[in-house]
Amino acid sequence: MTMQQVAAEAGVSVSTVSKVLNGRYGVSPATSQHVMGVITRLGYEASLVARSLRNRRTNVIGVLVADFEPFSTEVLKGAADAIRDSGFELVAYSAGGRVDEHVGWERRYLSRVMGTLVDGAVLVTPTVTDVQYDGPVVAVDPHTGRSSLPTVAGDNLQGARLGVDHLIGLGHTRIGMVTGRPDLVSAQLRERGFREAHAAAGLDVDESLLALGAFETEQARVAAHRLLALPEPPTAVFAANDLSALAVLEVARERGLDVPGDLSVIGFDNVPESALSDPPLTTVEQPIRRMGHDAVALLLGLLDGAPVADTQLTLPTTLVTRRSTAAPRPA
Amino acid sequence: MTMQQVAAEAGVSVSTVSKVLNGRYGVSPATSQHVMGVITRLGYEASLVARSLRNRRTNVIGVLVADFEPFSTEVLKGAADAIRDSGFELVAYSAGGRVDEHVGWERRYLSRVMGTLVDGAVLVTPTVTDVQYDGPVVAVDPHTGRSSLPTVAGDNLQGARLGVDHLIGLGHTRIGMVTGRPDLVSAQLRERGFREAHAAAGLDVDESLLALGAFETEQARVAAHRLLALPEPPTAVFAANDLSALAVLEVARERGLDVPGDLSVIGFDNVPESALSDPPLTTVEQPIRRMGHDAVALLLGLLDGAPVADTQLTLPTTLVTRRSTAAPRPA
DNA sequence: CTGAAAGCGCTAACAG
DNA sequence: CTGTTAGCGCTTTCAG
Repeated sequence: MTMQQVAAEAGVSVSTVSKVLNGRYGVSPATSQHVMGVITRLGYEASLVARSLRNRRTNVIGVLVADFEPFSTEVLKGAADAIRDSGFELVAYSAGGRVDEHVGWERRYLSRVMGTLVDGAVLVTPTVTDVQYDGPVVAVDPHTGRSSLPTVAGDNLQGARLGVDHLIGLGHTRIGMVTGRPDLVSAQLRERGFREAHAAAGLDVDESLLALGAFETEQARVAAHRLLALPEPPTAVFAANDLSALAVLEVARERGLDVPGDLSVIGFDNVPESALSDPPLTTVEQPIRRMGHDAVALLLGLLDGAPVADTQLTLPTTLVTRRSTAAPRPA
Repeated sequence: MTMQQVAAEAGVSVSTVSKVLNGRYGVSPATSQHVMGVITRLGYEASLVARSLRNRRTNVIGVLVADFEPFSTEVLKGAADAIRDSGFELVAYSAGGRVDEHVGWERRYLSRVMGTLVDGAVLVTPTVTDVQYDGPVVAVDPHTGRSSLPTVAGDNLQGARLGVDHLIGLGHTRIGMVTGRPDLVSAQLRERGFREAHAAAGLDVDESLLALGAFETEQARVAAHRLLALPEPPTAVFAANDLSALAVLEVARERGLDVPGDLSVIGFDNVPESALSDPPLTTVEQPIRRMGHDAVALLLGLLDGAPVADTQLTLPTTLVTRRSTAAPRPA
């Protein structure tokens, strides 16, 4: 169904149809009425693509994600909250998880959709630092290195302190960590928080107790196995995100360990899924939805001509105590 | 960044760049090499929109949703599971919740994106029955009335029976229901299950105990208030989905009611959020993720030339007992 | 092997 | 008030 066909059906030219569709002046009420009728009858709707190619503004905001998983979909919910009644539409774009092909998927996505399909974009956990796109772009949980982009993130350092302090407060002294994606500031700060918490408590960090989980289930499982197979395994594990923590829980169960009896596990993010596990996961909450909301709000501001100031929003984190942590079994 | 600019930079024509980009024959290795270099150096990526307009296939699957909320994002996660390693990309499109403007957003979306932006689409809880689009389209949790589309849905009738039987088994006889969106088969079947469970137990349904929640938080809150303000209020409420159940929980708390002491509440869906409430929600689980997965798998088959048979997938539901239901307080 | 030119569906000048 | 026309960025014949 093209505008051509509508025009033919209505017995007018395409430009007339276009004018009617966009409420432009210069069409007689009669013609307008008639064309409108044909449009409705045929259920015609202008192709987003053709329109995008021609117009500068599309009134569509893009959310670019590596994959649809608990974190990115929470961001999406927040983005939806912010977009409602703004007159904008939302497109979420994912390469289907095939991101390892090249790092820098976000730059590729960006050039594919910016300027045509979308007016602006929010990048969720981008992998590269040099995404200095000229258009309006906001990053959520950004890559390490100073990107020139406005960013929104949780307070990862304080959050990690919260989590590890909780473990230490419970009496744990031998604490493992499944670390996150090394290229993200969030992961780095969480590890730093882990170390600072130890230092503050006068504890040494045993480097063999750190294992790379990379924010990925499989990788985290491998890391957990390594940690738990140690001659002197940790009595508690701080996972850099909930996905990893859930993987640790799984591995612990496979190895016949009781959580929290034999092993305490704490995550980071508080994605909704974290409450579904058995036992429910103690975790550090990060206001993900709000991060998505604020990112879009920021973007909408940018689109509205706000200066691309060096905005770096940091949202507070809190401890959510559920049942995967407890005092260590006395020796 | 356009192909023009790349061509200029490389000192060749746009058609040559296009050929190189798409690996077409008829370019000398030297030229190809050189152009490739320029492309990489400039970080050029072809505009999705321009390419879509010209090509028949885009290798992109669309998921069309009314809004990004817990249900649709679960479907999205499942869709992502199915798309991985298929070579397709995923675009989720939402009008930003402004769906009440017109019913039939899905038909409008469809004509906007089908044939250009996406090769096929998954419709999540469409509002109209006559979405007989000729292209490859699959509906998840479809509208009432026999649509000619392949559909994927949970076993709503059995699920509702499960939920209400649980309440009755606990000893409740005065059970309210916050009903769903009347135009969806899912909502109708859940109500039918509610009635059948009563009949099977020899209980009468008090019609004043049914209130329209429409799968919406606000509407569900109103419904809950009406139900709980009744002279003889129900001792248990079956909500047509978790969103509504969560609203009931909220209202109960506002009215000073203890759940499950004064009121048992059961939901439907088991979205991850349902475990986060206080108390955690007892609910009927529907394999939403799998529904998204299967819908995309179906679509991929269609795209691959499978016949558009009258496929109606129905996935089983199960009861998830958490802490929002208990026996009624003895009178 | 390379480039010029047409056209995908639409909008915006510009003529009539 | 209406229609003709020139592109938006790209792919694809078709000549050179």
